[in-house]
Amino acid sequence: MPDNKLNSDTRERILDVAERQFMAHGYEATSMRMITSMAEVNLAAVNYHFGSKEGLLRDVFRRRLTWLNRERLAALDALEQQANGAPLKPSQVLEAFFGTLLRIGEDESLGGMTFLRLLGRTLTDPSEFIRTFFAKEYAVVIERYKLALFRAVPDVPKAEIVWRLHFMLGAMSYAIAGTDILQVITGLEIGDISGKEEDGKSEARRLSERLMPFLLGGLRAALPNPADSYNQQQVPLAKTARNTSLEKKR
Amino acid sequence: MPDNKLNSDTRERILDVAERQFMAHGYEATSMRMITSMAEVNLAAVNYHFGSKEGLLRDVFRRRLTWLNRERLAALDALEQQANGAPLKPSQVLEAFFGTLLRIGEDESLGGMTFLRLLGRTLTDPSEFIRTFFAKEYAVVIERYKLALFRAVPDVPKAEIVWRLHFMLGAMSYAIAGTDILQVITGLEIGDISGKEEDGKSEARRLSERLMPFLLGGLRAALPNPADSYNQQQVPLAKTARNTSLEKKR
DNA sequence: GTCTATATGTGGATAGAC
DNA sequence: GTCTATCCACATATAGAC
Repeated sequence: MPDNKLNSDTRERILDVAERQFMAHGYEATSMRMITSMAEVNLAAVNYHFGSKEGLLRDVFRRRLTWLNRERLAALDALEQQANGAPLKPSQVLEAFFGTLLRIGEDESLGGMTFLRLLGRTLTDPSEFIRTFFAKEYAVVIERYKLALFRAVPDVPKAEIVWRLHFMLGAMSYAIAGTDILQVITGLEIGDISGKEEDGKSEARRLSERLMPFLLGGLRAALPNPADSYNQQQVPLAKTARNTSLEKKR
Repeated sequence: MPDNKLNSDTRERILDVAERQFMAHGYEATSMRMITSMAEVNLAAVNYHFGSKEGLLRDVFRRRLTWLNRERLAALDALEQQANGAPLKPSQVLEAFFGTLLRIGEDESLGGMTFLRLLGRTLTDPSEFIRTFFAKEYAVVIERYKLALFRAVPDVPKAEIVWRLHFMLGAMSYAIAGTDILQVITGLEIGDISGKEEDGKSEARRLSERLMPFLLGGLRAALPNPADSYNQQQVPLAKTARNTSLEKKR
């Protein structure tokens, strides 16, 4: 008895609304009643279709990650086949990995920016369930890209590359998850970091144009000199810093 | 009638436990009963001391951010005074900003890695309350560092620097918040990414040694060439990617 | 400042008719 | 597959004695 994905209308509607609500308020702060009322389905429908709230979250992600995993592997396959045994360029590997992800942001049928933000935010969620879920979902793809990066950047030690892959994932996820948040923090408008499409470029594309050079620069950066670790000889710290304009009351 | 910070034992105990629990389970998933029972204080004590659960979270952060903001500004002050009007080096600015943050991770009395993880995770929290709180707390410091970076990296356009500051914050926060998570995702041990102090280096220091070169490389990276944005000519995508080893069932 | 007791709401989940 | 009605655990918050 194979899983007959019936794709009933209500099932998809629930997934769509859940995706948006989980993104907007987070998993814990989103109640099933919020979801079912906005999706205009009965409360019991969620448990019928997904078994539980966790099951719903799981399927919200699976719906998108299946495509993403397949596409990422295919992109790497295509590049390696075309390279004919030669190592890929670092930029190619990053394009395959991050460019594929960002294509989701340009295509509503793949989840759009809603899903990208949800993904970025959920990756740091501390819950055991979510953590192990992502570990399983990502394992195969990450492993292949790691190997590709080892070959693409042979002059950087492997351990260092793994760290940097880690950093790159962070910069990316955070940049996506935090657009609305960090635009406040950084204070600038950056030519409107949020939703609109101006000069014909989608938000995802504008982000990518900025992010890719940054990631490439970080990936290929000069190795750390173990002699000067941080916070030596550089900042003559007053042990008790004097007051600055900050120290506001309350 | 000035705010008499009485620093009663219970108040501090509540803050300590709350900090740890919010980090471990997230704000929404942490109940006040979890906190009060672990802190061995009465349930009503939280509302007495902090007014509400939101008030508790606010004070958990304020306790640490006051120090961090002051120290970050002082570090920049010291550097600029010593530079005597000349622009700082990019590495100096990053050291002052990120090095100061990472010093928290080495000092339990400043919150240690527990607070760093909490901070990294909370920065992407979608809740309105948290977002505006951080925006206010960070505004002054970010503004000053932005200006310092403009001067330190004059050949990169200001808008681009703001983006990259954004990316750097992300790489940093994520690297901290996700150690336990992303160590699974990246699959490698990286010489034990988690808690222990080996070869005499704290987790924060080991992280810093890897992160700083990455950030510097990204900050100073060559400008994007508008001609070749991502995903052009590079990957000959099969529209429907063929199956790979992934397509697992269920 | 600390406690007990409780008000009042909301959460996820399910039983069982249709 | 969909609905109503309901169970019941647990949430935050407060009133008021000590």
